[in-house]
Amino acid sequence: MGTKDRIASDLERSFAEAGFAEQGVEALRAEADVSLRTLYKHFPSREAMIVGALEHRDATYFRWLEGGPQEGAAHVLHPLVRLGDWLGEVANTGCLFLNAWAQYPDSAAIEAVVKDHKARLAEEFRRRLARVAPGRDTGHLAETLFLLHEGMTQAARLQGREIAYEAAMHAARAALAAAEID
Amino acid sequence: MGTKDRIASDLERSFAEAGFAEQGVEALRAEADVSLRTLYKHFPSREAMIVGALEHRDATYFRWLEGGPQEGAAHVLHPLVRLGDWLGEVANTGCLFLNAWAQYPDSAAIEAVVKDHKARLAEEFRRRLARVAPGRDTGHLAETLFLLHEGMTQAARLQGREIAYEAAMHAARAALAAAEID
DNA sequence: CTTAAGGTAGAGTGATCGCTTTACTTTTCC
DNA sequence: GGAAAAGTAAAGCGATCACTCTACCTTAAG
Repeated sequence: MGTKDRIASDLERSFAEAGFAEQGVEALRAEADVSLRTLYKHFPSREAMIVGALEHRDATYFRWLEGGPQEGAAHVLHPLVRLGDWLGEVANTGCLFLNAWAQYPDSAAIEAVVKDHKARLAEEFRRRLARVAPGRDTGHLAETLFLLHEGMTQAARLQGREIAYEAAMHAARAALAAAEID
Repeated sequence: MGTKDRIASDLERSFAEAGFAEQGVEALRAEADVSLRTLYKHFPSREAMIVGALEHRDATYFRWLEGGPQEGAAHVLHPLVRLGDWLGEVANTGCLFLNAWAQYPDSAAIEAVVKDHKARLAEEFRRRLARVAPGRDTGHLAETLFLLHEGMTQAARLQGREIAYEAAMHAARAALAAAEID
């Protein structure tokens, strides 16, 4: 259904720009430009609206990571490079998923969509490392790169995007070099 | 004043255990075991209670980082080691400061105390590096270590404390080795 | 003894907010 | 053409919540 997806897109943008707390259902309704009844038809609770926005962001972000170099260290580093681009385009409010989870620590639905997204992100690094260094045990390296991804996201709002990007890339290259992946 | 500080300590614990959103003023009052009137005398708004709790946590955490090896790479890595210990002791709900900021993105007072805390943390790494490698430009390394600190905090709740700790230490050692600091 | 500072208990208030409901209109599609 | 599906507008409801206010008690200095 196209309508639901378009609303989800509006909700994602709305939450990303204004945060979760400062945003009542009436404000979300206005942003999506639908009636309250229609909004609740597609998302039967405020919690469902948040989950819908996160699911939409999940799809958006993985599409954002597609493409790039297919070999060598650059293939492995590509998601970090793209995160750097991403942080340059959006308002710098940290990670939408972690912010949502911080706000609703008791919601099983939100926790599930957050953990699922992050698990798939970690898997993305594992897959890229397996392609570049087949047959080697790169599990710990994948965890390191995932940690750098999370660190860059948080550091960007604290130290600025440029500094965070350089710091993460520096650490990532050092870790790959130590494992003799180039 | 001792009373205010004792209440701040209770507030910190309360927010750390139950999060910010799920915690009404009445619950905070009960946790601090004072009357509502007294609570509001010391912290004239809910926002002030959060700021008070964060200031208390700031002091607690920097005290936690004291001591440890005074030379070599171990001196620089010490805050990361202590963060690993910390994450083993507290309920794993991410960073109290960033959670508070996520919840009140429009509060200048909260933003200030969060940024101040993080700036001092970055400064801590700069100071330690300056001690171990005097005269050298270690600014980018300090940023990298700060980023690993933030990354470990977030990764711990997503991948587990052990994995996050190993990943961060692995990256930190690789970065220090690349700069020939041992 | 008095008095003032600072504590307790807890009811009350005004505003907000998530969500429902009523009444009506538009669109889709056989 | 007509019925069903899906949309709009907006008032209203019930609950929650931050915060205030009333009334009373305890303690310790002068």
